Amino acid sequence: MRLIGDSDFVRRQNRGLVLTALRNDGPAARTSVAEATGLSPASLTAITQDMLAQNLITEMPGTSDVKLRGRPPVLLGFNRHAAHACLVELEVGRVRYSLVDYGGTLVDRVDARLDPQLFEAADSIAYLAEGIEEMRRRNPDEAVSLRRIAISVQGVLDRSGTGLSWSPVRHLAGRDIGTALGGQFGVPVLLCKRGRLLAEGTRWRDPALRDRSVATIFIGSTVAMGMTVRGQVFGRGEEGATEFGHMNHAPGGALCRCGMHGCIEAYAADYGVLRTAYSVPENTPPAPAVPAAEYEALIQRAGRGDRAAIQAFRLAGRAIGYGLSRLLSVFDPEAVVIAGPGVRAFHLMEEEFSAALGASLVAKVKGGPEIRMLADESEPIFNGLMLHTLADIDQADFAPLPTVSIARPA
Amino acid sequence: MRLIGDSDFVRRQNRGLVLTALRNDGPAARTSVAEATGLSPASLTAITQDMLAQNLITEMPGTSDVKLRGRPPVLLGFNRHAAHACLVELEVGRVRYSLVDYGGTLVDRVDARLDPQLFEAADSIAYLAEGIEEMRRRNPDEAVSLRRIAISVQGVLDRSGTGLSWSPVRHLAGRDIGTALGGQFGVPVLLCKRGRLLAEGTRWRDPALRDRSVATIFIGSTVAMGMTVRGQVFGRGEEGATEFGHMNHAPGGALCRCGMHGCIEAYAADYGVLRTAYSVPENTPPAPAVPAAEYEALIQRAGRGDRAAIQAFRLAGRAIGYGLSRLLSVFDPEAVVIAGPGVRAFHLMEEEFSAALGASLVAKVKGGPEIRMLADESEPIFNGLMLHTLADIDQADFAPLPTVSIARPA
DNA sequence: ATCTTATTTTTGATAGTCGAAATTAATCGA
DNA sequence: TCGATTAATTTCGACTATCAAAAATAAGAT
Repeated sequence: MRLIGDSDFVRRQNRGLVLTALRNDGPAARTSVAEATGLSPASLTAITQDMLAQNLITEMPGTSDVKLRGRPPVLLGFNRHAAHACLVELEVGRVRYSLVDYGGTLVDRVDARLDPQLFEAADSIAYLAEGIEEMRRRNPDEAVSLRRIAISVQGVLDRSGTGLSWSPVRHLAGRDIGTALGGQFGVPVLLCKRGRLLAEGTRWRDPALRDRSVATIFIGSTVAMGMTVRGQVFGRGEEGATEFGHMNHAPGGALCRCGMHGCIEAYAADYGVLRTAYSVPENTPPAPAVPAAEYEALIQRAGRGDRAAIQAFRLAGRAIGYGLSRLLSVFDPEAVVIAGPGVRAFHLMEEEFSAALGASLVAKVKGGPEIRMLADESEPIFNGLMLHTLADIDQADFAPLPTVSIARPA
Repeated sequence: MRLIGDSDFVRRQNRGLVLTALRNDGPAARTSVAEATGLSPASLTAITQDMLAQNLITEMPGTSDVKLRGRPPVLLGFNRHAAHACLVELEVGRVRYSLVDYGGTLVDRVDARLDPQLFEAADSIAYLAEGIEEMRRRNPDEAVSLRRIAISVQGVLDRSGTGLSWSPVRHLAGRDIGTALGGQFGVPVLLCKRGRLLAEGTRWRDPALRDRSVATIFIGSTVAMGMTVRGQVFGRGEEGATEFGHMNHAPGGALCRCGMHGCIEAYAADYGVLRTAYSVPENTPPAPAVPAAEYEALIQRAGRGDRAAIQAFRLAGRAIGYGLSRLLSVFDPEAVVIAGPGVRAFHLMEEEFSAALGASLVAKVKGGPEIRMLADESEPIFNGLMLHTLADIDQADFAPLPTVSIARPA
């Protein structure tokens, strides 16, 4: 629904624009922000005056490296103490808690293994709450300005977006995680799909892809995808299923971790490739987790010419290629980014992948999207989660602040 | 890219809101529009004053049917003479030109058959230009306020959106239709995909679906789809391929009209069903057009228990079901509307359709979207085209008008 | 004729933007 | 060292939207 244009709206819009510019381009002078946003210098004075008074941003005098003639620019940066967010990355076998400040600096981090059977006995919400509480205990100063809890999850979100309908993490689905944790800690809780965060992270990492339409495909222990439509992450609402990995590839095909048959994942995730390579019957229930070394070893074997290994990766490439071809018939991005451990095996999949793409009318007629590899898989999910959460604080909490209100400094 | 908030922007936004409200709810009093938009009565006075001065809208005194106490409302409606649009529906074998006024009233219409071989010899752009010119000649008064030419097309739009990369209408692709006609007639030309118009028309027809996320699937001489995301038609930009009918269903499968193998259309469009029913080899090039009666006769045959006919519709249901299941793994609408001649055959497809949907993780876990039939196929494409075009004039031409400028009356 | 009621307009305050002019804070050059 | 130059920022006044509240309007009801 479109909003009414009034002074409130104008302020929100323009403050949001300024915060976004600072978020994207790091500390910057008023002039640069004016140029980036299109606002007049006069407006920038007014807007930043408010934000300074509210302690959202700080002037960083003497930090500019340019030494030209004229009055030196005064760089503006986020006030790191203005807010904090607790980020939780929840995966099969692993959970990581990070505390970041409003400037995007990592304050504290705890890594933990996650026993796959744990939630059969233990209460998943209580377990997560304890982890978050631990972060608060360890950082009492920062805890007072906690504004968000954001959790990266795998699986299918429910319609309300506060719980999971299904997840590869066993016994996690079915609980209203968001509402429970939100009530307990008194801050909004964001559940974010890993695939979508990947899209956000990629967009952040590569400025050339900002403002474009991009699909990012993750190949690894799962197959996931996220899309951006002209720079906006697609599927914030309930319409964004983006269960690309569980798109059907072959009716009645190989058994997937999700219990269905023939999903792309069942052929192209690590467990699927290994199952094919070792000639395990394709209806054998998948292993809960595959050690990274084992997947790596299979790539090596294929590199040495092992027929079964090569064939397994070809099948994976075919599954992903047909999946992408089907995606393209509905959504036609300018570029496709491939990320995750699978990138190192992509040369083994490429031939079948391209052949499958070529069987698609859209790819044939339009020439197909540009395919890029994102070898550096370092932390796109963490970065995406952080960026998403901080941007949410920017727009939802700080952009609407009327002039009078003052954010508490730490 | 987000726009700057300034008085210009506010005016555009609120004028757009008012025009949209009038477009959706027909002639309405200032009070009702104020309520519908959320604007204050004072603002409505100001905004409508400008619009009246610009001759965009007119007061329709004495038209209100309510006879309550108090000052009677003055209904506001569009000034029909403020603008006109020439709408062209181009299909295999048929072309129709309609002239509509700003109020959405049909002024004139010409129907013509289209020889499938015509564009092998004749120039397609010149042919269309002649049809449009004819409409102008027949309606000289209206022609002076022509503001748009909008063409409903089938096929794949090129990246610029002004031409087709591929079309089932032979020899239509490859020309820059939009730019050529736009230059010739001096007005913007909109190329609109039929599938997408269907989405727009459906949304307009059923107010309950407005503001929701809906996929509309057309089954008939083609298989097409359009989506709305929270009331917004998806894929205005170059990212919207929506070639649902040419999504691959079975690798290396039946030959499609587009030249590829295994498209959904090749199983579920009228020609595909007929081919299966008559046991024609699935690699036989499809007939250019199927008479409506022939498709209807096949439905009758299946109704009488003819095995081959029943099996053909089952295959079609399976193709559409798997296609939708694949779509759902990327985009999860609240409702799916099925439209077109195929609705009458849907009961024959339903079993396989549902079975295929059930094989999808998202549908299984979330319960699947609500499926509706739109039996009344009367004119959703014409309505969608008209609505889309008039809304475009509203927002692009008339919402931005500054107070001073005056629209010419006819 | 007067009262009541619903719609619409008028009035005055407010909160944003912007352009142009003024101010500020640095380097450059003599 | 001091004025000239330059670029960043602030100040000022005009403008254009909104909104709330009060006033005006146009009917039916009594």
